[in-house]
Amino acid sequence: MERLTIKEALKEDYIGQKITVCGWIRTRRESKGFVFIVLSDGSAQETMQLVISGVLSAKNYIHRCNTGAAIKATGVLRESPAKGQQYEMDVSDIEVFGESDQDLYPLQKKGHTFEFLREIGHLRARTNTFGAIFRIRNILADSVHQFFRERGFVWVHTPIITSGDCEGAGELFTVTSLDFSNLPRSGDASVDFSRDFFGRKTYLTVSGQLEAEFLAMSLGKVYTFGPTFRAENSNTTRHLSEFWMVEPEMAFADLSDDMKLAEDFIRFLCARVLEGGENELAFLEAHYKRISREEIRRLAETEFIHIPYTDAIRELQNAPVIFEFPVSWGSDLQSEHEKYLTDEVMKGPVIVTDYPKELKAFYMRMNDDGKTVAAMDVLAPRIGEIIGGSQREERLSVLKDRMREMRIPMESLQWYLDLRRFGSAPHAGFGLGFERLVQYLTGMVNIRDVIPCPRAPGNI
RNA sequence: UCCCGGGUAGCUCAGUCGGCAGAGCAGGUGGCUGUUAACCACCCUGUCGGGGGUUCGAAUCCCUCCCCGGGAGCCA
Repeated sequence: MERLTIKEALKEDYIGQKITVCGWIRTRRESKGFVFIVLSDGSAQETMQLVISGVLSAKNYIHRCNTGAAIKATGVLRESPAKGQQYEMDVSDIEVFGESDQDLYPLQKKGHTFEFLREIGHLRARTNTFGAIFRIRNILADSVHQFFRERGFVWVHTPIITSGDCEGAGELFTVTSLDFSNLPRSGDASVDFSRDFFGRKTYLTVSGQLEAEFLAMSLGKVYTFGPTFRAENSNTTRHLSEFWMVEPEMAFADLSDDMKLAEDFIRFLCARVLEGGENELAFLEAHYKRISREEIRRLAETEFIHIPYTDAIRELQNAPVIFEFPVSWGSDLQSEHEKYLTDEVMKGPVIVTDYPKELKAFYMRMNDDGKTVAAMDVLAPRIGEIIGGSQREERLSVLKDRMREMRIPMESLQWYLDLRRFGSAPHAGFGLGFERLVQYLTGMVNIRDVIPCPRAPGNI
């Protein structure tokens, strides 16, 4: 089908030329001599105004051109004589591919609530807000690969089905092919997973980190970018049951290398989204006023503030505000504490480092003080934690001690310990919740609005 | 999972003390010579979330379940 996308067509080059565009009708306005149609095809934030006048408007098919209908329009592109758009098409021919019953089509010209749009997930991408979000999501996903490719990282594909029941990252979804109406039982009446598909109990992955570690310990610098699953019963604006995570892992790197990578990464993504998503960001900024291009530009240019956990606690204890949860060394930072640090004190992202070992996973490297580990969390304003990372414990005996302390079963992780037995080396990495980043940069309030098909408890 | 707030027309919401089910928008029809969430007139629209109870009478009061939103926890 010979046609231009609206993104391609809205250029000076085509003025005076006869072109064809396809798309879905956003709105139609009629007056006696004219019909105005706003057409969108998803290629850009901009829409094409179609002007139908005179003889053509009398043709009966124009009545089939309702909100939501898919059409092909051919005509001459010209500068618009009216305010509101730079160019418009003087339509000479229209073909209707698919009509849209106005009594049933749920999208109106007027704005809808996000709650309502979530109920019609298959149609919400046709709105200008969701079009903008999903195009920005694409720019960011593309930029993730670009960033790591430019720095010599290997994109590795870690498994989605795992046997790992000891990664300590929350509740897991069980994967099984057992017949639920006839479950095999062991002697004690529990389900006998040795007769399941893989011969043992399996789960959807909660993180590709452990696998990324063995790949980093052979390929040097690697990253994963793929779906991740948590069966936590979390009902918040910043959790999903299925989300995408970016997890770089570097051999011969320590915590400061890790932090530098995380910072460079976020700054790079900000710069790229400003470049490629200018119109989308401008639209979201104008409509929702949650984040500005100026703020993203600042983010792309400024160094993040680093603060050790111990200093952060002191800062919070001296804060001239009353927190609901008390602040004390050894307790985790609550949402309100994180928000105070990012929104009030630093007015931007903050990297908190060196948390008490009790608050963090078994694989994080023990610091010399014996009390804290080489961990770092990147906290973003409004959203909270978007990155969690650490230098990994490379010393076999220290790691084994930690696993015993935290009652991590060692049998199934012998391969992980092997990495410390054979050519162990300092290494570090982090995990970034991709949707949280999209959420932060688009200013969306609810994380369910930055992924096409959000998965959440009781909601599929 | 816990704590709040909600569920009334396709959408957003009002509905007083328990007494006839409402508005704006959308949609339909007509009008209007350039509209921008167009405008003007008329018309159409209901399992008041489900079930049970109190009452002469329930959208309204009580019980219960479901769903949605916000916050918290868990985390990315």
